[in-house]
Amino acid sequence: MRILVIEDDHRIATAIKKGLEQEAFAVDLAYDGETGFDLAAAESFDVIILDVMLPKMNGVTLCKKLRAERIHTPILMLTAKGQVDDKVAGLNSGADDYLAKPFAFAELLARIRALSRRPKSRIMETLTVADLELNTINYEVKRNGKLISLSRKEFALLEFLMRHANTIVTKDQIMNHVWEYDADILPNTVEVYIGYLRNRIDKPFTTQLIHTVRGFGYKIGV
Amino acid sequence: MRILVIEDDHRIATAIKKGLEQEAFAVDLAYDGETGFDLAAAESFDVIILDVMLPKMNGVTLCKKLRAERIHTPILMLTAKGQVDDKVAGLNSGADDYLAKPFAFAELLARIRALSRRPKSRIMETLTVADLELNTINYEVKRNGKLISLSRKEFALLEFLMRHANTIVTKDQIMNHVWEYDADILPNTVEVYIGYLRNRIDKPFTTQLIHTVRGFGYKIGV
DNA sequence: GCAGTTTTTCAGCTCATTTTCAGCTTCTGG
DNA sequence: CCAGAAGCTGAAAATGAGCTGAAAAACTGC
Repeated sequence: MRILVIEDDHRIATAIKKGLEQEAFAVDLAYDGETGFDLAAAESFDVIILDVMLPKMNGVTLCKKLRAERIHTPILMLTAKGQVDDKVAGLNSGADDYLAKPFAFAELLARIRALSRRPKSRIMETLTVADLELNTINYEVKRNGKLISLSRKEFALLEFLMRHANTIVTKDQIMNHVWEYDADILPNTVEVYIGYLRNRIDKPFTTQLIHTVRGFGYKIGV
Repeated sequence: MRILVIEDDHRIATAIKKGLEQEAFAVDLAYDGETGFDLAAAESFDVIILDVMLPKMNGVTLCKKLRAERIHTPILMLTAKGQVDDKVAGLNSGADDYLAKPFAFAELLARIRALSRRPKSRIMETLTVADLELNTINYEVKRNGKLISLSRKEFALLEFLMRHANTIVTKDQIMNHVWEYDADILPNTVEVYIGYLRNRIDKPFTTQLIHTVRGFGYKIGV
């Protein structure tokens, strides 16, 4: 059972490593994002523990890059306390779970066990909401078995909504997470894209899945 | 299928490992001659990829020592470009094949395939998609029984696409796997090559097999 | 060193996607 | 039931992804 810890605070990294080794895990360390990425891409680990704040490449980017390379090792992301956005960004970027600092070691252990139990961690490969499914590997979207072709942004938006199924996401969250970091977008753009998605995945069917929650945001679900 | 890579340049070693693992090989790494020798002697690998220039013990010596120990694992030796002497020394020392750096990943794969073919070949030797077949041994491509001649890169690209038939591969993936690891290529080069392939394997026939998935990548399939 | 081939770049083009805009509809609170 | 906010939508404008013919560069074999 091999675990990669990517964390720039040596004190924390060492503590995690020691603790895990006492539990008979084999632990490798990386102190910055680039090294971490290289290791994660090269070696086969069973779980990756990833700090969000990292020199050279931050955790979210790293995570996205790994998933883009089709590397699906389960990732447990560490975030600074209370930064809810980090959680959302983390999960959105393809992490499987997250843990806020400071955490109890027992908690960390529990999460790792939970993650490593998943078989080949095909987790997050296809998202499903009712009869709508989205495959993040093949970039395929189907509703009721019918293939629906989406543009890149449409796909990204739908993926974001589906990763937060049955939860309201605000327009701001969407703008921050579906669009690039430095994109300068009007809120109306999101509205337009919601419209596009509706045309494709709701209009042709009887049940509507995309709901507007006036004043708050959008939600996907039955 | 286990492969041992003995190479001191971490960048190259990592790239090889990553690539091979995507092809479902189990890969171990050693960064110097002594470690490499110990691993090769202790474990049973199906193929060893061995750099000539290595710290602690060079590839030729390592190779000789292994053969002296009656270990006959097929060895593919990597040499710096143009060093003909290396080639001679390598083959002389008991290596089974050699490959000059920098190499395209597809080429490496082909050599490995050739080396491991002997006892029980487990890599598919000919790939098939609809009426299109590609033979990785004699480098023949046929569509509907008609022989089609391709250049080296065209072949490598087609092979990559066919290994991922019915799956979208991104332009980045193509650039990383079909071109040499230090190649500095524009994305447009890929587009041009897709065009070449289309001219040869799609244009003359009725069904198109190579599909562009705008915004995502390319896919081969019916 | 030369001729042919392959690989890579370049520039222009097309068309899909992305973004903005303006006018419209719907909802909410007073 | 009205005014203003929030959201929707059709269409125009801006952008960008991908294709292609052709030239330049790099290789190959003689």
